[in-house]
Amino acid sequence: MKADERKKAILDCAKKLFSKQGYYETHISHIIQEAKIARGTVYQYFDNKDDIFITLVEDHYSRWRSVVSIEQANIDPNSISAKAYFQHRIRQTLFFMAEDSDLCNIALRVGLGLPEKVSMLLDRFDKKITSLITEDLKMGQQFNKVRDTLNVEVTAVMLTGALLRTAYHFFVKKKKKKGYSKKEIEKISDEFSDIFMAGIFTPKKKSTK
Amino acid sequence: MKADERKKAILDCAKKLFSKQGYYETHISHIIQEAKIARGTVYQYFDNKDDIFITLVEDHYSRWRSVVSIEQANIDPNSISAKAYFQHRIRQTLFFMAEDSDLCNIALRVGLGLPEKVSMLLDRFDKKITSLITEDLKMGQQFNKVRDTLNVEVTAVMLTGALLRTAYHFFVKKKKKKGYSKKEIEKISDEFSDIFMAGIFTPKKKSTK
Amino acid sequence: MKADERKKAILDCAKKLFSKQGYYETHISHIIQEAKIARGTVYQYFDNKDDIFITLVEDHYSRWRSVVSIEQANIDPNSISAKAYFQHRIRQTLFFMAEDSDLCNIALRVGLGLPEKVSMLLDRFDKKITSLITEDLKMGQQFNKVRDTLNVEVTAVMLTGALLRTAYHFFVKKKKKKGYSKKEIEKISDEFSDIFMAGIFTPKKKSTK
Amino acid sequence: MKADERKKAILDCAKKLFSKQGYYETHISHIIQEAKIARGTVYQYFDNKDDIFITLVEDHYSRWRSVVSIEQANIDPNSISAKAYFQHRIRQTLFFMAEDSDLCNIALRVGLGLPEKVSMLLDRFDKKITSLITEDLKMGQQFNKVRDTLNVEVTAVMLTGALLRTAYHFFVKKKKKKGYSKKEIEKISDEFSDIFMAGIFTPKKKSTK
DNA sequence: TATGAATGAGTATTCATTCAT
DNA sequence: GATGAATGAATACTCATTCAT
Repeated sequence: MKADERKKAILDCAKKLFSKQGYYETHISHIIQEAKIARGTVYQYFDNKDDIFITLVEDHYSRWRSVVSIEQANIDPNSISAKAYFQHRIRQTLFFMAEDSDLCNIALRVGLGLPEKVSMLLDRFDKKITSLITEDLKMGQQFNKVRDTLNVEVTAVMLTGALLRTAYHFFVKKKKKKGYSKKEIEKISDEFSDIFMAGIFTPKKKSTK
Repeated sequence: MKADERKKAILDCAKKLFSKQGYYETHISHIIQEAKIARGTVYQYFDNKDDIFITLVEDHYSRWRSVVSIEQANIDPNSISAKAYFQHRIRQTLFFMAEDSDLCNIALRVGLGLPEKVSMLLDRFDKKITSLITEDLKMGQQFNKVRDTLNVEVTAVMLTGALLRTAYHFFVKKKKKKGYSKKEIEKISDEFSDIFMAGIFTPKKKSTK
Repeated sequence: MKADERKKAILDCAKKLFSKQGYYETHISHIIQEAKIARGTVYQYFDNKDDIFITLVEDHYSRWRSVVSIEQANIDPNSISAKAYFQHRIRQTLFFMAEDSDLCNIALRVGLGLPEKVSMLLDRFDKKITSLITEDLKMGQQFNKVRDTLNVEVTAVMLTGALLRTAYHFFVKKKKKKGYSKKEIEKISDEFSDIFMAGIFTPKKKSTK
Repeated sequence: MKADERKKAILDCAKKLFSKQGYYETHISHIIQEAKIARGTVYQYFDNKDDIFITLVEDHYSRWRSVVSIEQANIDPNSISAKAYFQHRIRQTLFFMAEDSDLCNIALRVGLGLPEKVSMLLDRFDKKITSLITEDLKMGQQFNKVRDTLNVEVTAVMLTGALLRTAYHFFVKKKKKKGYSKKEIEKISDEFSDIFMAGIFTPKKKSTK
């Protein structure tokens, strides 16, 4: 199927470019250069630039859906422990994303085509958060306040992601006209802290007290 | 100071627009319309569009730095428990972000000016992750496998953020030429799971008191 | 003859489309869709788009020539009255045009593929002229200044056509560098009026018989 | 008013070009070259190419409306003979069109931007009609069947215009599904002939017989 | 200093034509 | 002959930036 191959070739090149340069900084001329085809050929397979991008993401989305589906994995949710189930989900998702880092990058919308200068500036912010957390964790380990077995790198990255998204969720998406009160923010903060501090699962009975 | 006021007015309008429409979909004409000034005036205070954006983010960054700085808070790291210290950090960060949701949005780069259609499509992906996690957590609570006291909303949001960023960190930023092996991904997954499952801190020695 | 049939099929489809949408808004893709043939096939029978259009018009022209030719009609110009001769010409021409309205439309170049919006705007102009004339003629009939037997519709249409073409002939085709003087235009106007007046208006009573 | 002057300059250049080359063959680049302005300047004054064209025609239309309006000429329709009234209308219209031959050309849609080759071909058709009529008229004059005082040129042009538009009116605009019957076309033809004959031909010398 | 008209490089998209199969 | 995928020149329109007033 020559036609399908062509379409796939265009998608592959576009994916790579969208991931590297973002939506806006990726021009049709880049795609045709990368795919070594003529300008008009792109429009034989796609309606426009959006169509390429959308096809890419829709495809990614539908593949992801089938991957995370527990049924697909032939797992009986009753015969599996909560922790094992949680682990399964996390693994499946990470396996999926590891497989196609370009689409992962696109789906994460991290610096989607900002001008280089601007993009780097924004990165600094994230990096700084992560590095502050890293320092804190290491210090915590030195003083035996953070468990030695903890993988500092993973934790710092996770905390950064969790923190930023929590902020985004409440302060951007669920933004209140009058803003959040000190109380409310403290409540969110404490719940955030609790989860990391105590973990998610019901503590084994043993001796709670 | 008339000049400073002008500059601030431009920044304020730009911030609002950049947050709402993103970098690319925010045009100089939008900014001058919002700020009720002439086209040329913008260039009296800023070199170009990038300069406005950068000023905005740099300012945000430096304010954030001073906020999270432990020194500023007059806290002695020795006289404070690890948990309290962690809580303090989280609170400070969330307080800071709650204060300026526009800049929070910009700094998070969530949908930075993608065309509406495209932006919505990408949102679907995140929402689906969060909603799947939410369902799982609720089910876990029903079966008494997830602790009742857990705030499901916050947890789902945090997990989504943590998961996406972990994927991004390893599979995009620290991307390996040959990709990650099954073993490596499992290791990352397990560390991720561990943190949420067990929490971050050294378990109290059975009988704390 | 398979080949001739194909060629005719292409011409027929093209004619219909050129008439409906005009030259520019009729694309090769429309023609092949209508004719249910492949893109390349068109170029087996015609050099290019122009060639199709030209073939169409040339054919129309040569058919028209034979129709209006008095010889063809076996009419002896000496044995026929001037009026009958005139009538014959008019009839022949109208019969010919009635037979192929698509080509009639193309040959008249009325809105040859202008964008819909633009085309409608231009139509308004013609329509207004015709409707003004119609009103005048009806009023004239009420006041018994225009003969009752006059077909107002035909007259209005004819006058519009005659007027516009006269203007075009003198002011566009035979345009003078310095323009036409008031005198000259009045002369043209009067000759125009003369021709119609004697035919349109109620003959002075005097001796009708 | 500098801005108005610019707008007018663009309109003037566009008018000239639209008239000469038609809508489709007139490109923005031609207009800016003619007006000696930058590409973007056009879009400061007009939304797009259509807008220029439409502005031109609308303006023409409204000016024409005021010119043909009898009220504007301070003419009392009651105190004027039907013939004088008719003459006035014709004169006003021709004066108006003589004044702006470019707009006249555009409004008449004669070859609106067809490729040169195609345009000339279509012209041949019109010209042939006019020349056939001219010949007939001259022959008629020789045989004393057409009055000597008749201006052959004006008459031929008028007849061509009247004929083409009559054909267009009935066979294109008022096209019937089943086509016009022989009878119907003869009726239209006869009405057409009637109008012209009474005005064109030498009146019978009272007693013909 | 403020203005806003003018600028023109840059971009997506179209569509007649070609040519290998 | 027939096909239809590939081509790429051509075109309208955008928008950050400049500069004369």
